[in-house]
Amino acid sequence: MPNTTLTLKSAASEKRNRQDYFNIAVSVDCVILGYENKELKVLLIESDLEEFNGLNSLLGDLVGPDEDLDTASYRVLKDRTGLDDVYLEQVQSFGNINRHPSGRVVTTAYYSLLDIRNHRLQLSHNEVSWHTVNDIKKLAFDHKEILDTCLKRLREQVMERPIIFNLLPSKFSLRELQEVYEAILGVGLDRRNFRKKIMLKDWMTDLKEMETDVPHRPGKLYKVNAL
Amino acid sequence: MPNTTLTLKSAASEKRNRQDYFNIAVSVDCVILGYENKELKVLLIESDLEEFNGLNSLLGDLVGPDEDLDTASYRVLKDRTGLDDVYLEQVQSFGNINRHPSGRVVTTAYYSLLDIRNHRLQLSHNEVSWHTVNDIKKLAFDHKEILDTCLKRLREQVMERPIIFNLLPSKFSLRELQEVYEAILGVGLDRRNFRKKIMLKDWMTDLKEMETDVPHRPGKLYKVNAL
DNA sequence: TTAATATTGTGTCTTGGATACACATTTAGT
DNA sequence: ACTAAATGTGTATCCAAGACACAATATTAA
Repeated sequence: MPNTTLTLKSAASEKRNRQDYFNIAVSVDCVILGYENKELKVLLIESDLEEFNGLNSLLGDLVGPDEDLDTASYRVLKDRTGLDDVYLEQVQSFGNINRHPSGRVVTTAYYSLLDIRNHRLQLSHNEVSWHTVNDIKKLAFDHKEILDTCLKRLREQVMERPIIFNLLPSKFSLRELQEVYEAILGVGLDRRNFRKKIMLKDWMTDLKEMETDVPHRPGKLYKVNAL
Repeated sequence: MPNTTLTLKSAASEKRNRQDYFNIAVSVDCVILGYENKELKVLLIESDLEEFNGLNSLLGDLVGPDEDLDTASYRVLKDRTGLDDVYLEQVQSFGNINRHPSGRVVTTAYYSLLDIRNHRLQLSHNEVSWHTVNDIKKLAFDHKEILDTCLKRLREQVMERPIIFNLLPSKFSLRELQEVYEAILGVGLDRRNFRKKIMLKDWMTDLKEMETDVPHRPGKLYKVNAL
């Protein structure tokens, strides 16, 4: 890093020296979401801090000096899931003074959407596991607040932009798609109205294939357009 | 700060020592917006870095070790405008490696809305001044990108939540309100439809007073509900 | 005082999206 | 062949959005 002084001026900066300002660590935390068994799930790891004995936390890491924030969260995702082509979006930063018991850490939260079924294997070698979002009462640090904030953002965006398809396999039926929406939004949806509305958005293409291995009349399969 | 080691585990963190991680500074930048003369304006200061000779930048400062992010942006606002009861909202963080020429600085952007007419005086003692948002082509650092991101967020939120009233005096006419919407959204609005839509939201109360000093038929004055 | 100017305040029609709602069809399983 | 389970489809109603015109009110200037 260059030796140039930082030249922002304020009452606060005049009173403090350079070391004070570089005494804050920067991290990213990823709310990695998947869908399985009609439930929205999030990838968590058991916290290894005594302060949070037994509690789970989101997956995150400190940001290295040569990493962008986005690069750091992609790295976390890659390390934890083996995936590098996953949807990832910055949500908000959390910087309360006492949010980390080991020191001052400002974190930037991302949410990520992936298809659990494609990636179950890569997780088996560590302590990371999927948890049903609705069952989560408490997490380490301020991670419950981060989770809730990310879920709120996801709910706001899920009808606006074609992001939900990241949670599904490349071929899916309208029933599966509707179930994912219902899991995220926490409401039941009318099937006919749902189909009308979703078709209007021009997000999907009819694959002219049918479901197999369902114990009932099979539905048509679709794929997302130009994800 | 306690001496406890940070215990996040990853390929990256194992290779680096503690000092590396605390070699990133954290700042906030405020997009302070006002409305005057049918134009949206933003408060800027001339950059004092040689690299950005002549360019303006947003108002920001490094975050102190004992400050929350929100606290730091309130401080910036208070220092620059003298105000401490201003609407302020976090938008997004920007952390590209080379965004600050003097070192690694991750910044969190906020936007703020205030009534220019109430607060013009406090600015006169420093190099800070108002600039028409639409005229801004280039700013120091990545501040143009930050400005654009904040404006986008503002446009998304302005019909959803009653925040626009922060830009107006406590008594205002529907014409003034519509003009602010038009300035923010960059479009003309039909007067009758606008009134119907805004009245439906139940954000305002009729003060039973009339405009004065207008060279035409005066309109009714309103105030915002429970801001 | 009168006329010109500028802006307020108001209602209807049309269109499109959101919602409520029911039945015949198709496949697998027995 | 019968049952179970889910697919695929259309209409009527409600509500919000958008297009659109005219009379009333205050100021200003002649």
